[in-house]
Amino acid sequence: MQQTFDEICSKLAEKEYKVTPQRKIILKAFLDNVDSHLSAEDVYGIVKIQHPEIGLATVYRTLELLADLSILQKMNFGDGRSRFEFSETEAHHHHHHLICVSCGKVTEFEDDLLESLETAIAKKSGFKIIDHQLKFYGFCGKCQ
Amino acid sequence: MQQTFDEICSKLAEKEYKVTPQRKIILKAFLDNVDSHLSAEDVYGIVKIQHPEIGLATVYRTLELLADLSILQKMNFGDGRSRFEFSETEAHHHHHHLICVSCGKVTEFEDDLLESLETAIAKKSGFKIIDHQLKFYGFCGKCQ
DNA sequence: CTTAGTGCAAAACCTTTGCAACTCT
DNA sequence: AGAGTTGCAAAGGTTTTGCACTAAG
Repeated sequence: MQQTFDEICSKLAEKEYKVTPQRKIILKAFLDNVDSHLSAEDVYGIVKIQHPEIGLATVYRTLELLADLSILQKMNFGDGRSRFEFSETEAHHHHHHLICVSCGKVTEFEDDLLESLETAIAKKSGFKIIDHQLKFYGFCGKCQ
Repeated sequence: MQQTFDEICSKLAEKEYKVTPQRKIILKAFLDNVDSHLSAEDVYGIVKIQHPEIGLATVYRTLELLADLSILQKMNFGDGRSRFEFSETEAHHHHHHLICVSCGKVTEFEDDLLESLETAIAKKSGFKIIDHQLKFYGFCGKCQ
């Protein structure tokens, strides 16, 4: 994943954003937890262990920046805070979320299978669709 | 829509919830705005005009109650507050949301077309799916 | 150097809660 | 009458902001 890290740093530099240690640290926290859906507080908790001087506001500002750049995607799973994951729009590597209404666990489903629906909707609605987000609610294996 | 109003009132009464004037007023506000996606504050603004004595907390509590009873569905469109619309789970009358990333407008797309995908995912994942929610992000006609 | 970025604390929001008063059933 | 409901105000939790200081380019 080192490759991706450098790529993202370059992306920041290209757009005249400064590549600060704090931004690197926060980005690294995400790369170390690719399959989690971290909230700002989660990230803060992770980075504080090794870098206790980082402020929560910096975490919020960095996450917002990375989301603006479409590097991260802000999500909402109904627990009252925003959660972030790597945006996979460009990579066309979409996945869906399965949210257990009993225990709250969020798992991912790795197929997309929505391309034809997307073009159909785009044609009918006049929207130029650039992304989608599909959540399923139900009971996970444990909770059934 | 009068019919639906009475139906919902009966549903409340059946479950031993009291059919108070406040609950009726809030429900009516929703029936008068079926195609909006009202936030608690939106509802509060609407009902306060004719019933200034209603408290915001009552609005929140009523919306939560109606969502618990699956009469309303709590949604999130990324603007920092919850929004509600009539739940159409039981009627199998699903629709998707098209969210314009430029102007924020939310429109609805009335076909579901997701049944086969849902059963496929249920089979593969072991989840017992009871509902889904699909959002498309893009540019609306005006903003393109 | 210069301007963007940081840390801290305070403020701003949205939402929930405690409690006394009230009112459906 | 009695349990559930309300309104108000206060508290809670998340996110944003102001500001002096710091550091990346």
